[in-house]
Amino acid sequence: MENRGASLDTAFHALADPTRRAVIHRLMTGPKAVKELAEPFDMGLPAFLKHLRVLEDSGLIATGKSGRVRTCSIRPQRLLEVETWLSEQRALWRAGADRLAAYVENQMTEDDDA
Amino acid sequence: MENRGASLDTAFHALADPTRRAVIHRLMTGPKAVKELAEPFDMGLPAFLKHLRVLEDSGLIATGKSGRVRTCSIRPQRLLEVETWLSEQRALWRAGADRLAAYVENQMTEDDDA
DNA sequence: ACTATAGTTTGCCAATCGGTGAACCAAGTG
DNA sequence: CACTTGGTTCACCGATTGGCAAACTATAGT
Repeated sequence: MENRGASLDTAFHALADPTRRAVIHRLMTGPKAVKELAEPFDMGLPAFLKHLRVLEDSGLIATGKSGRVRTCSIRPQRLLEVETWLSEQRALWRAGADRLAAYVENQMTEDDDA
Repeated sequence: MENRGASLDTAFHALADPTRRAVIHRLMTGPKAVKELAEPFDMGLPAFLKHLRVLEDSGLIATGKSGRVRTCSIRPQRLLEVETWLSEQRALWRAGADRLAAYVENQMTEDDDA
């Protein structure tokens, strides 16, 4: 059951890096080989492979080797879990906000500045 | 413009920790003082304050002091930005899946024709 | 004024992170 | 076969993280 917390840990951690988010983004349009994926980034292959490993360990992507080329593809489920957690939290907030709005209507002026 | 990337960095990073996610969760039902927030966690106050600072720097929460008590509240906007990024990615994926489905369907009808 | 409370700062620590270069496979290719 | 290509592993590095204990500040209660 608390598996879920751990997978959120790794998923959020994986997404907390611009390189890895860019990889996710580029994989959304279809699977790609490691070299093709790595090409736009200014770093060596070992560093890039580490990023891929973080992504794979988090369950956000899947990779498989055929011949000497490793192909990476997205795994939408894990991304959905993250989205689900977020929307659950926001639903909770909405409930509270609704309760509050029924009581004090003009408290939200603070929210405007940010 | 690319401020957005940086704020996603810090937001995802902030969420990549169970303690911090729990703080977010508990704040969803309304603002709380630091001590009240810290109470369920098995760590010293300094460590907990570091977590709060990470959350505040990420823009996920806001804190303010009145008297000697610092009160923390949620900031839904940043959370929404994260959700937005995720749903954008998924939309991209959907588009690809739809393209594939259309392609497959097209192939099938062509097979039908032939 | 004294004391308990709520928070803050400082210095320290081990573990993890993001990167490097160099050496090393293993699979295609001429 | 020799050689290139795509990926992998290894040892190392500086910076950041997440925790601690201890000393400190400032408000609130009596």
